[in-house]
Amino acid sequence: MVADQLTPEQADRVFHALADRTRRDIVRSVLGGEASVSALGRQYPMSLAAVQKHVAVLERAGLVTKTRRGREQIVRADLDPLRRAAQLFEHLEALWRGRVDRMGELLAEPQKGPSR
Amino acid sequence: MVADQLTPEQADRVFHALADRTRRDIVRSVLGGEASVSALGRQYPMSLAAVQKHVAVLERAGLVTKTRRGREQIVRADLDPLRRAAQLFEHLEALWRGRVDRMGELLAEPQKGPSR
DNA sequence: CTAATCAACAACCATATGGTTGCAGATCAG
DNA sequence: CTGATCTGCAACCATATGGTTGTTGATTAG
Repeated sequence: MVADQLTPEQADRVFHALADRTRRDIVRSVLGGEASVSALGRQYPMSLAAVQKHVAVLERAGLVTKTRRGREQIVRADLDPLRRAAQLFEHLEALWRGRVDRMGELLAEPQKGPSR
Repeated sequence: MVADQLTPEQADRVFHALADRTRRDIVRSVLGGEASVSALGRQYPMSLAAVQKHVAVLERAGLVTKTRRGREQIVRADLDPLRRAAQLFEHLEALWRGRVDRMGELLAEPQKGPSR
């Protein structure tokens, strides 16, 4: 399909990256439209170097990519890791419902319609 | 509405709690069925005190609750924060699609004054 | 050419994190 | 009662994190 599951290491990085308010806000910003590092830097009450570090954390997590354009670095969001993280939540929900063990059966027995 | 949105502080705690492999595994364990702290402690190659700390982190994030039963503390999962976190991902998806429009105000985490 | 802008990098600092060990308090078994 | 078990708490340690300032290197403007 669109994306594989996150490896544990990727999950570590993605969740860590999202565990900071400034970084979540940066992700929202660039999801709404790309932005340069310096433009992001102007949005937050901290030094540019601090914002650079936040962007680097997001980059390591695969949540954003940087592209050079002249003397600017343009930051863009990548939805894939977010989607994979969301899948992890779905997996947990399935676990909670006790469905996980049957998921294999669902795939193995497509003719039978397990009710509910 | 089943659940309110996570506050920024709650989001910090939830994502931080999930940014550790052992803690994600503990959540999976207790989603599959409750467990005592000592039973969890036996599952991981670290001291019981370390596992206690992990459980405490999950508890602060609201992801699990502890109930006393005799001399044991039973750990159970709470799905609500997980669902709210999943909603945050849906919000990001919506943002990406440019659908947000005014919804943004409802969900925005005020970091600083309305820039621009 | 010169000056200003954008960005990376390094060094530094305070605090948080994830682990340890050891001790103390309940609770249960015999 | 005695002892083993389950848990919490405190002290301690190494490393990571999130911030700072300062310096350097490209790139663009005048």
